[in-house]
Amino acid sequence: MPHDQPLSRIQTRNRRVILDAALEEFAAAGFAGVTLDRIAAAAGLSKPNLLYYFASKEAIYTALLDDLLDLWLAPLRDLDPAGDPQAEILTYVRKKLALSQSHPRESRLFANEVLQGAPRLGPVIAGPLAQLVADRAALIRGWAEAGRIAPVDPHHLIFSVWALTQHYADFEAQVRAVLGPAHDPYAEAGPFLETLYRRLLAV
Amino acid sequence: MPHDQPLSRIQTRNRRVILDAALEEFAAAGFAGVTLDRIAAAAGLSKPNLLYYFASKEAIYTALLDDLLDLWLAPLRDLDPAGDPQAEILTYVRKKLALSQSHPRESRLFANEVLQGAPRLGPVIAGPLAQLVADRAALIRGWAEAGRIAPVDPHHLIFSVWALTQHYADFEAQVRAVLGPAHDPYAEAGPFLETLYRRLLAV
DNA sequence: GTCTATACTCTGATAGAC
DNA sequence: GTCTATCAGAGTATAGAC
Repeated sequence: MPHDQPLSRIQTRNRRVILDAALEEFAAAGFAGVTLDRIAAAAGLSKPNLLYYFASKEAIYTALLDDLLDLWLAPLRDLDPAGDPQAEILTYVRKKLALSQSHPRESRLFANEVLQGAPRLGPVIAGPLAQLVADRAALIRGWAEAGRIAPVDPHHLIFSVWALTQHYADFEAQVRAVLGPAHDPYAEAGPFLETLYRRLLAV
Repeated sequence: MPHDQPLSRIQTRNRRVILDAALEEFAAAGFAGVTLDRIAAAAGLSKPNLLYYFASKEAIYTALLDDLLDLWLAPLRDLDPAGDPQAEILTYVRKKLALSQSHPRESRLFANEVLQGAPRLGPVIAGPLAQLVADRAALIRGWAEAGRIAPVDPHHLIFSVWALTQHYADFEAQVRAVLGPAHDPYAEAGPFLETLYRRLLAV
């Protein structure tokens, strides 16, 4: 796409189709494990046509990452300083788990990127993401110091929410294989995590 | 290596050097992201020589995976039915976290594999691994029913240990970027996880 | 056991017709 | 905007000398 004009309807639609197909592929195989042929086939376009919409494979990948962060951090951003601390954190956990269930491909894309040292997302993580976490950690620390939740390391509390919720998307293959087909991972994870954080934070 | 003879000293050594170099590369870039050239360079061998020791890139990768599982599951296997339930689980968490710290490459290799749907490890996960988890879950359930730990879903308790400990290896790039250079992730994670599981399991 | 040279395939990207 | 044809480079693996 050589020009910077506003996108036509067909352009918007094709870009969306390409990104959706690419998300599927990149999440399943990582950046290097995906070929333009596969993305093109999944999107129902020819390879040169794909490259008419995005300059390169890299450009498709970074477009996906760019779209990801806002969605990914929204639940943490939503923590309300004026709300009830325990309820706020439980709501955060619930939203984050729901995000794993509704957007597992995004979760795996993100996991792939960080696992490989965040070569493309590094600056964003060290910048805006770290900034948001610092801000929210301060909020949580305040709640703990006021005795409204049990004392807890706020940074590692946030890490625990990421780890526990994203695990169900990122390690889905393992979770399902271990639990067997009779279990519904997310239906069980909800109550488990609710119990865990209630007991962790109870004053 | 065409023959099935016992390995000479030099063969044993070169196989080890190759596997060590390959672990580094595969953990960092995933199966598809690694070239034989990179592994050969890291191992200090020529590419054809590499292929003298392993039939293919695939063979190197699966050799690594084969070596992985015993190490990975040892702490869970160590759970002692005769021990104190809370102490046993806390010891498990401690060992698993220590494993993340001492073997982050193995953790990331495993994460990469499962993230991509466990194409090669699938049968092992659905078989021996699931069997071990079922066994240990029964043990933990017994402890809970006897009132020796608080009521908790044993499968998801085990998942939580995996998620919380492996997170520090798999998402190390993010953890370090968020905490900044002044923090020591593992030194902080130990007490945090200890507190978390004490509160979760206290009767 | 180890190397140089090379065969062959796949893949990202471009040219140019329509 | 989309396609066919194609190039250049990278990558796995093998042949064969030493």
